[in-house]
Amino acid sequence: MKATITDVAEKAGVSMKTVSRVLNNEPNVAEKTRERVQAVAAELRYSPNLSARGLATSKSYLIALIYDNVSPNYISHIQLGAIEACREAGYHLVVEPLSVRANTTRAEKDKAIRTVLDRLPVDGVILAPPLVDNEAVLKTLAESNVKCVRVSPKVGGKQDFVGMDDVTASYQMTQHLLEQGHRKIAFIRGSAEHSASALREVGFIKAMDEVNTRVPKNFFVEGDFSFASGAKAARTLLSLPLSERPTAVFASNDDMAAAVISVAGQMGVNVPSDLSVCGFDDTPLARVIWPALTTVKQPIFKMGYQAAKQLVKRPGDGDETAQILDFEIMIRDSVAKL
Amino acid sequence: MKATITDVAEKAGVSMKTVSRVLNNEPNVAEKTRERVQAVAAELRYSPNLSARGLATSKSYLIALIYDNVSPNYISHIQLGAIEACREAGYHLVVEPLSVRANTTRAEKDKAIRTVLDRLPVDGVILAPPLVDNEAVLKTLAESNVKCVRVSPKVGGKQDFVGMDDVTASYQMTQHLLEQGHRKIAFIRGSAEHSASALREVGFIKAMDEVNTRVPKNFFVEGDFSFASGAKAARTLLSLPLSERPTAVFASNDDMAAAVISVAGQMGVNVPSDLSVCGFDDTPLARVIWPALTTVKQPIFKMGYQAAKQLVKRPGDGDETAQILDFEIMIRDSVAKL
DNA sequence: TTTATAATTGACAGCGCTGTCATATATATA
DNA sequence: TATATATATGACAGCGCTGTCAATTATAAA
Repeated sequence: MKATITDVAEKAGVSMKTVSRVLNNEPNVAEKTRERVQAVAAELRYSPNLSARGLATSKSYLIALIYDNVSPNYISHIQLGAIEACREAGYHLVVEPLSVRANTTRAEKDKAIRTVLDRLPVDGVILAPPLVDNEAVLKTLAESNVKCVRVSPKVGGKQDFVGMDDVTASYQMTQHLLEQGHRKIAFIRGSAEHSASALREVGFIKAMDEVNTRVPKNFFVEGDFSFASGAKAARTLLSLPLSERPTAVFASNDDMAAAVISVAGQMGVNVPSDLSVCGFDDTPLARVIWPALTTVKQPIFKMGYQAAKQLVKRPGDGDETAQILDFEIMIRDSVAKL
Repeated sequence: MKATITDVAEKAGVSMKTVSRVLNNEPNVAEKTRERVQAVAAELRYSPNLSARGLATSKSYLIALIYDNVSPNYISHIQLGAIEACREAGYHLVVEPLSVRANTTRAEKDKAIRTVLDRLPVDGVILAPPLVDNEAVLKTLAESNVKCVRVSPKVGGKQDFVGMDDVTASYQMTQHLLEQGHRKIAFIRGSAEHSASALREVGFIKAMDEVNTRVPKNFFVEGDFSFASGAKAARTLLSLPLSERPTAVFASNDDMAAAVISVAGQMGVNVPSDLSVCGFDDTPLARVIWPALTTVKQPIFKMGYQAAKQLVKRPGDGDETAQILDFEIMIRDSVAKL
């Protein structure tokens, strides 16, 4: 049978309450008592029952990760990071995708989020993009007043968030292209739903402006972060007469960049000698394709970690409400000197 | 404030217990009463507090997904499937990767699993490969006697599991290669840690035996499911004198298959005209590379769904202990007729 | 109609923990 | 030494729910 706090108390010759104090690192326990209780607890392999504790404290020691429609890779790293922080604080992570299947309706999503909030007294919610900028979700969340940390939101707002500087990252990536001598650079946009899309475009434009290079309108191509949209964009760009074609393509994420490389291959355009390509995210895909993709490495794991950390920390552990984490430009083989 | 069961009881003019009966679909409630209670509950947007319920029933309405080192894509689909089943039954899924970071030690893993089992009175555990064949984990799990469903385990054993027929899938995939006229087929093995690796090899050998084709020893190349290992294997194979080279490569998973295609590209070997390649898993990668990969589609989502379903079902809902789900051979562009 | 039986409902304890507040003990101050 | 103050500990209630069992009401059988 599982040991209870009473078992520990009896065996250690103290009251339940004292055991409770030791377990929760509360002050006002004699050092000797503390040690004895800890020893007994270890011996009995005691660990508190979360339900009971939750009922008493109206907490649950549970953090929810709410997401929707993000790439498995992205979310799994957020998740891993979040779990690490949870573990350190004795919390657990429950995952709550709003769309379980592709055709999830709006109503189902609403219900899903409400259920999470109503049933589990989760102690905090991590909201992943693009949900992070979804007004309806934000509103529901605000009403329920659970603590919430957003990952890569559009605006800082007054809510907590973790993120990275998409503008600067994109700016630096573009600079790299410029340094390699490229001037005819096309940009494949991301999904409008993701706020990062716009930011990445801003960084690109900023860098191009700085070298006084006008980017023709048809060098901005719509995309939605999917491989298919990247392929379509690539076909559009590579169908241009040779003289009007870009020498480099900056895709807003890796999937689209991979698509560009793939389409280029099919059309007999060599990457990187005939066309340089770069992406954004540094998903595993980036190293898996050939040539390996030059891209921006997002601190995804860390974002998850910090987000959860912020939720589980006891009040007074310090409380920055915004955290901008570092990115890194990963230079690999898909960009060549012109 | 959140409504409690008492609120509902008062407003409906019945006792708490009756409300409880309605909520749990227990028998012996008058139809009129049931409807009235349901109406009030809906009106008050009442939903039970999981901690309280958990304390009273010593259940938690939580299912744990325990995994380790699997590809994000694989695990995220298991996860999605499991969540769908959990939702249908009012459960939630907590995810517990044993290795949060790459360098997690054995001791940390042990501790992680023990913590999950001790603290959360999870009502069930879904075990993903390769953990599913890990004796230590299995032992810990057995000691704690939580219900456990394994995904793709080596042996059926007497424990519940869901899986697919790797042997037959691999056999059929090989047959496809044979039908295209290939006889010189190399096989890249998966990680020995995964029981599926051996099964896939068995299927391959079986198909080759049936057409009385001896596979030279050096056509079996070690791999560990990673892209890098696939690339290494590919270089080995493609360094063979032209006459001794395989005309097709069957890689035990998509990552390695992608690596073969990538290396072939670098070495000027055209896929599929000079070399046919096929994989296993049907990860998104399969459609993302060029040429699109011919591979075996695993019913991953469904495995997760069925695994969770088995855990949350009330006793008597029927209880198959083993479920073999269907796979599908996805014929795309990486295999050509010889 | 009366009695036996089934269906429906409720009172109450208690799941394992923590918060509150009272008590006991140690230490510092006068 | 007596008194004030800080430190350490425990008794007890109660978090919101469900299980048990007794009480009530409806229904069937005699």
